[in-house]
Amino acid sequence: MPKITDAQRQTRRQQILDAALRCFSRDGFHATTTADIARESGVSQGTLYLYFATKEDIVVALADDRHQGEAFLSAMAQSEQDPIEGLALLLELYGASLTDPHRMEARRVGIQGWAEALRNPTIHASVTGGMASVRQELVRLIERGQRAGQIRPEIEPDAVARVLIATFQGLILQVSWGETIDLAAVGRVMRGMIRGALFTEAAIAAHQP
Amino acid sequence: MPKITDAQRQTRRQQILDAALRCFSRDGFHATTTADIARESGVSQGTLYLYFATKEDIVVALADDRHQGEAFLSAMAQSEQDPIEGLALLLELYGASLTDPHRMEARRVGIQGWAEALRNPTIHASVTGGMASVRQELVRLIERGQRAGQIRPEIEPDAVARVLIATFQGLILQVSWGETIDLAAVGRVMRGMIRGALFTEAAIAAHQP
Amino acid sequence: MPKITDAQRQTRRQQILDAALRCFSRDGFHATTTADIARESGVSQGTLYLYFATKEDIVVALADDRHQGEAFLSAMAQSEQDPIEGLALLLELYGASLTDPHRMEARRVGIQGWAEALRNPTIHASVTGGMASVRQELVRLIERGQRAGQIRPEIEPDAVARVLIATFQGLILQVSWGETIDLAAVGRVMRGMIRGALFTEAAIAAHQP
Amino acid sequence: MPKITDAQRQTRRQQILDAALRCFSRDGFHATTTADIARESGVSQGTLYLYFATKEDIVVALADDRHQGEAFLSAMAQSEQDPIEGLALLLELYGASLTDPHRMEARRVGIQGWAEALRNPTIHASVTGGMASVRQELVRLIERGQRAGQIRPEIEPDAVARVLIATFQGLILQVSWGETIDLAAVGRVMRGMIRGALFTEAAIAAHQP
DNA sequence: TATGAATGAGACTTCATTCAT
DNA sequence: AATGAATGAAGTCTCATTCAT
Repeated sequence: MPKITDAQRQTRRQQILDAALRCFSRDGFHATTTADIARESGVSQGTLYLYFATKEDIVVALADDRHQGEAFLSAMAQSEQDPIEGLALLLELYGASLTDPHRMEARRVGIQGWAEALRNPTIHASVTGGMASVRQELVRLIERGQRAGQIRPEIEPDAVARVLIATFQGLILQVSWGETIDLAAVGRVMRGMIRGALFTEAAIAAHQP
Repeated sequence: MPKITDAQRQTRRQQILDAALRCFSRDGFHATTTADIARESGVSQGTLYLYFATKEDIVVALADDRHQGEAFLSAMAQSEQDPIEGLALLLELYGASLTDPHRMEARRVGIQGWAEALRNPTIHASVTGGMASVRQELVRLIERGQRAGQIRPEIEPDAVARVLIATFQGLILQVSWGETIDLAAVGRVMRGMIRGALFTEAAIAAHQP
Repeated sequence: MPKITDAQRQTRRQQILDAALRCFSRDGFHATTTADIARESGVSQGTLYLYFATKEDIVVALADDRHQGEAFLSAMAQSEQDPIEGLALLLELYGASLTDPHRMEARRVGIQGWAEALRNPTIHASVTGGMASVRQELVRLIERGQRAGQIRPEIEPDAVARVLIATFQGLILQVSWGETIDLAAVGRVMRGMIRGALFTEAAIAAHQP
Repeated sequence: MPKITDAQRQTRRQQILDAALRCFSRDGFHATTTADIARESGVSQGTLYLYFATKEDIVVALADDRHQGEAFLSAMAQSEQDPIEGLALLLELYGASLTDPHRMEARRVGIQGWAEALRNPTIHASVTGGMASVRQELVRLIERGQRAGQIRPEIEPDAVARVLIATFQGLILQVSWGETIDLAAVGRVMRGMIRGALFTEAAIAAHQP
């Protein structure tokens, strides 16, 4: 029975997605042909269509790749102890991921997904859905901070979350365009902003030393 | 061969660019055909090629449209008096432009330009060039604030400028995706961050009442 | 203004249809490629699509070609004088068209249309519509003959019309398959059947000499 | 390698042919894929090719299915007694088969075979061969009638046979297109034509009461 | 200058057939 | 014998660009 196992099937599928990611990162969604993806993944064009119904399905599958924010989500969820530590961790993780060469292709493809999301409902849902998860987690973190007296009570958690996410989105753009950025300095600025805008005097004093 | 005046030529050209902007905003660069642009602009397909050498030239011409940041640049340049007022003005102007319905198409096309800039050198130059102008103006503003003792001396102006720009870029994305954003709250958060991270005690005190 | 006139457009369209007819007759609808039609008609593949939206549209346009029964219809309609002459004329016209080499391609394509009509609603409508016109004309002819006392009153005009049409359809099949048919003898048989089954004694007597 | 018996092999083969008939009747030869046939017959695509070398072979095998005219042939051959009875039987059998719902699929596929016969030599041979058998049998019947003085001597048997077959072919078309036909009336017309054109006065008198 | 018909390269997708298991 | 995953050739259609008028 030459029926392949589910594992084999998943491997094959991932092999195609990996190849597509490389192609899309290099040439863009629209300039990448199905022939390109086939060649890059080492399968025939026909095989592509055993795993994905259309080229757009490949695009959507990549956009939908939830690995994007997963690391942050779990990291943030686990930083139960201290909201302030959580925010620091977030900055650290995101800052690192911003320059991780292994994620460069994902970043470039992600940016194209942002443009596609303006028109493609599936990609829109995926992009905004992913963003909503991260935002929700951030909001929880901030609210915990407020309950603990570490974050100022007048702060609006959702707006803060949106601003933080927006900043990271813009930084991903700038990094992906090859801008020379002093990310350490950017980190200092962001930490300064967070501390200055969000933290209570007590929290600052506590974390000062 | 009836020769037209330069003014007529410019009008025609702009008419095509306006039509292209509408098409690109609605359907995206790649799904928009030259036939679409011709139809939308009311000229023939052949005429398109009297004004632009290729379809890509139209894309580039739109991306290159310096109207983007012009308003800010001049506004900021003119706010010589008080850097703190200048930053406030910036937030106000940008905040307003974020939701200005007349600029919706420009925002949507701009986002696509961000994706194209990853690959197209001309568009890349245009996008990063425009960003550099704004950044430079911001840096000047901050440095003036530092010299005036309004902005903390340890602040790194370039990093701050990048962060502010990044935040606006991300907000443009979120707004364009149709997210429901409390922009007033976002404005409060951003003002809080700027005040908390940048301003000296003296400046805060001076602007308090 | 290089906009072509309607006449030029019709000529071009017909040129494509003629080429398609040759291709379809030779290779069948399904084995004929759009490249074949383009080559045969001397235009580019792209041009094909300026005149027809899809390949199927070409098939439908050919099937819909009302020239099929037109000659008969007008001939029969004009044979006002004598129904019996009208039937004789019908046999003659149809008999001649059965072997007309110029109509061979049309016959072969028509047969394919009969098969397509089983599934394609547009072609079905065209085929059965054309058949209905001829049947209606035949029915009128027979009814006139009945009123004139030339055709037996108990005859059912619609059934006769269907039988006559069916016979011609079958003969078109046999001729198109290259069967060696003594069409003169077939004509005699059909005339005999019509006379024997339809005509009154009086009519036979009147036409005998 | 488990060897199967010939009976099993034949069963399997027929199972595939039955499935193919359903598919072809529903979708046509060309729109039916080998995957469709495999699915419909419940075997794998690979297995198809253990029983038929190509898809066309399946088409040919169906066209070649001699069940088509078998019933008539044997019925006619057995009506040794009376040619006039034989013709009546023919009309009855064919008339019944025209509307037999169990044979609808066969009729629809048969019509497609008629179109294919224009091009495919094997199918052509099968179609014209089957027709020739029926024609031959009809000719024999008529000649017997002539020898018995029941059918007019001047009648040309081959032409009559062709006309009768042609009429049935045309009726199969009309029925398969879903035309609303008064088949009883059609039967009366055909019997009238046969009687009026073929039968001698004596035969008519003998069968009158 | 302006037009729009014409071009043809190339994209996506299907499907008959093969072959390792 | 049977399976079904893999293949790749080929088909339909699109669209940026050209050019005769």
